Amino acid sequence: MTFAELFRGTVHDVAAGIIGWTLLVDGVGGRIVEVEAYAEGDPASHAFRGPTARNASMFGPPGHLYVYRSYGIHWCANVVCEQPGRGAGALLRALEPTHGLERMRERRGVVDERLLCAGPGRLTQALGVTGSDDGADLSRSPFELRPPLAPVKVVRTTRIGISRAVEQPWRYVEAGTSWSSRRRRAA
DNA sequence: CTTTCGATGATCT
DNA sequence: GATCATCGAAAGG
Repeated sequence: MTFAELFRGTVHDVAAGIIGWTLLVDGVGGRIVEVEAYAEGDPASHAFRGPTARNASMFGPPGHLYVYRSYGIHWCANVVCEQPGRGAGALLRALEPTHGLERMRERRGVVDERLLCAGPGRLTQALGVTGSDDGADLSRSPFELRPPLAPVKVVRTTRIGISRAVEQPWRYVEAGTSWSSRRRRAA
């Protein structure tokens, strides 16, 4: 599958299909093992109430980033999905670190590999993604998105850390991975 | 092991 | 003024 083919589908197609792809920023990163879909018409989505200054990039072209400040402290990154105007995206929640482990340890200030990219805020810190990357095109340097070499099995659960539409099983995790942000029962 | 809570600031009501 | 798509440290069992 190619980058263009990946982003042809719905936000759920992309969320499921992007699991196992390797995301690199300046050569640092790993395999995507956990994302959450935020769909058009989804009350939990930042895009639910329409375009604003913050969420503008969610309404832009697919395959670009939507980066926002979380709890005034952390950065969280979404991959924009579907056609411009729909406001759909997939929140990057965890990577299996594969490239540039030392660089990630420096940025994170932790030694434990398990804590490098397990969580949306940790992941962006490890990769050096900030608000200045909001709107950036993942198909261009310094970003790289490489497809998996073998088929990946994906399971769905409910999403984490939200208070609305909590019952929707729109969290996508690689089956059997030990690199997800949290363990949670399948939906 | 699990649960609670403070940090910290933009965004929205 | 309230609410956060979080994290990490502290407190409780």
